[in-house]
Amino acid sequence: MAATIKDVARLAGVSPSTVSRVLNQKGVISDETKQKIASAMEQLKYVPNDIARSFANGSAHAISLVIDISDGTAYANNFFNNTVFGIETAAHQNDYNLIITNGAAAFGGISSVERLIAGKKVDGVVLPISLVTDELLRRIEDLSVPCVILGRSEEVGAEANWVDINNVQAGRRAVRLLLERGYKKIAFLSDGDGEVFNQDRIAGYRRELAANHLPVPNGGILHGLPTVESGMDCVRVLLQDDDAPDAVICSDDRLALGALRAAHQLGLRVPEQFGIISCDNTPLTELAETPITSVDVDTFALGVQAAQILIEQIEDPQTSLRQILLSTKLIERASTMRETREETEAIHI
Amino acid sequence: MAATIKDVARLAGVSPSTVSRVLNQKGVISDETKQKIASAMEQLKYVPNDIARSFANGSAHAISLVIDISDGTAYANNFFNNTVFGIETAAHQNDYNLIITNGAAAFGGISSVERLIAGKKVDGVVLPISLVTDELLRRIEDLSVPCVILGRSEEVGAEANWVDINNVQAGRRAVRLLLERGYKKIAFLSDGDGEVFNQDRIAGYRRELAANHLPVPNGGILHGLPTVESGMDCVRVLLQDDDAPDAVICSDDRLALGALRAAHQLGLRVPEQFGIISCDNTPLTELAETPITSVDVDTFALGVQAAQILIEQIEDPQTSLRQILLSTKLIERASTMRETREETEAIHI
DNA sequence: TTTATTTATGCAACCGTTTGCCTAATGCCA
DNA sequence: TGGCATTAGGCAAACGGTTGCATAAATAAA
Repeated sequence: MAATIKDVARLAGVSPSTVSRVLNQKGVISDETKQKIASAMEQLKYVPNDIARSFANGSAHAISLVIDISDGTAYANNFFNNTVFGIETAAHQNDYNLIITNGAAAFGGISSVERLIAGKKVDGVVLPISLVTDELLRRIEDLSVPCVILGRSEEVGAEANWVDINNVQAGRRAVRLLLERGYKKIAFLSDGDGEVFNQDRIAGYRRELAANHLPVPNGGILHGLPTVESGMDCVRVLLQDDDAPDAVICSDDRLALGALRAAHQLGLRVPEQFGIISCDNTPLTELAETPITSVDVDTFALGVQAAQILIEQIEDPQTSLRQILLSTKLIERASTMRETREETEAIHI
Repeated sequence: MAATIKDVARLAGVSPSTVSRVLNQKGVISDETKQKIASAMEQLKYVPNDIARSFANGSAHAISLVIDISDGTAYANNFFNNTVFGIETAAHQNDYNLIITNGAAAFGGISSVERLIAGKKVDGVVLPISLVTDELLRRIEDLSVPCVILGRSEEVGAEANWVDINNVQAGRRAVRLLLERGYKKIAFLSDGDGEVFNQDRIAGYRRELAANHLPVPNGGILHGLPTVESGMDCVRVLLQDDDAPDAVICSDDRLALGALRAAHQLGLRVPEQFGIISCDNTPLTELAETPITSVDVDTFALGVQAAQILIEQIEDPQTSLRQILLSTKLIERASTMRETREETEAIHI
């Protein structure tokens, strides 16, 4: 049997409360007593029973990350990994454990998340936006544990804690890089429609064009699917035009790969005649036939931030809601690395 | 404040023990009493305090997955995701929670895994082979909680529970497919050296060749790195030979991609003149210029198995150790899909 | 010296469930 | 109708900590 606080107390010749106090650094304890207790703990190889602790002070010192197994995005790329690692790292630093639970699963009448909270096993939850519903948010609120959302939606706005990627900025940066490289007419291929992250990127794209006094090309924003085929189709359509775009920003790596291949098929050289930027920076872009410039997101940091603001809220429920936008980084690769000479020439015409 | 079992008892006019008994389906309780208790629970929206429960019966009903943040493999591909999802799913089905913890992290003197176990927060652990040391295994043994390893090493052998991929079978199957497609001389590109999974694949490769009375080609087993460049280099070397291989099995998707590109550069048509099989089935193979045939592993099932045998051991510590090898599946794509006609021709010569 | 204050520690209740043991009520048989 | 099983449920201790309150010893102030 493992040693308990009482065993330690007995061996050290003090009371359990004293041991507890040195363990938690509460109250004033003489150095001598501390010494005796320390050596007793040492001798008995004492490790506190964290369950008993959680029970006594009513908090599990754990947070939960709810996962969406049905979410193909998380499933297929490594967004999930790094975010989990980030959350775990930050949680650990604050002495919290991380419990993973499936958002879809239910436990008799109530969802497993609610059970986890109501059962006092966790003090807070981080929730991917794909699982957020008003209903769920309200229930969590009722159980009065804090919550932070990964990503955001229009509805959530400033009514919740969230961390998200600054997609507007990403869109602007992509446009800016293409303009710097001398591309004149930039299209945008989106892998979806209504999602906030796509809307944001498109907004950034529009804004940066506007800031440079450039119009959004006619039919320059296409909505496709996250597949190579869709990327090829879109680019074929784009390039039918006489005055076709000479660069494209894709909101998905498969789209971008399709764009690259369609351009090659149509005999365009990338990057010389056609520039491509993608958004997810999976290995697909780095290892494409022509490596593709991509927006990179530090998903580890995303997780760290999420866990940190969650724990802040747990430790001080008065803390006001927080929303955090993470900057992105543009990793330039061959697909946009052309000499800007062409630009100069073009201007001369 | 949340309702406790005492509140329920009071409202139902029974004692807490009776409520506990219906909750745990122990002892004999009349239907009438059950009814009263059920409606009291309903009315009070009672949810058991799982921490108090764990405390009372000395088991957290949780397992831990130890992760290796430094492991580039897990970090970069989606092996990790699916395995976690599988573990979570199986754990949940058995009413266990899943706690993720970083294998490298430490908590004062002891590692976070040990703390989790000694602190009674988990009843068992699943451990990636990359983190396994004799030392760690011994310590876990001392704490007398069961453990299952993801993957295996020579040292571990039959001395522990593990689930692993049947890499020998994968190697054999890859060879068999290539032979069926009429390839005559098959090389093997490994992305490493000593790892058991590479050794196994190579063993399978050798065995299947032997079973077909074929020799391992001279210099037919190359050890490279998990990069596209290394794949290109290896294939260039291989193809210098007059009597060069006409197919290659790669133990990594980047190697395979490199192989594909080198073949193209050297003017070989894939699959007609050169066949390629890879082993990880990441999107890289599916979306390569020529989609690459790949060994697919059901990492979700791997997680499920791991969790299941772990929980078996937890619930019945007498259960003997178990080792499970999971079958792989060969997903055939363009890189090997050639008419076997060529084979016939070749035979006619 | 006496009294007030500070410092260091002990006592015991409490957190919410579980469970071994005991008892009251019911049913059965002789 | 008394005695013995059986059934249904209550009592109270236990799980391992934490913490408010009380107190003894040591020190400072009067």
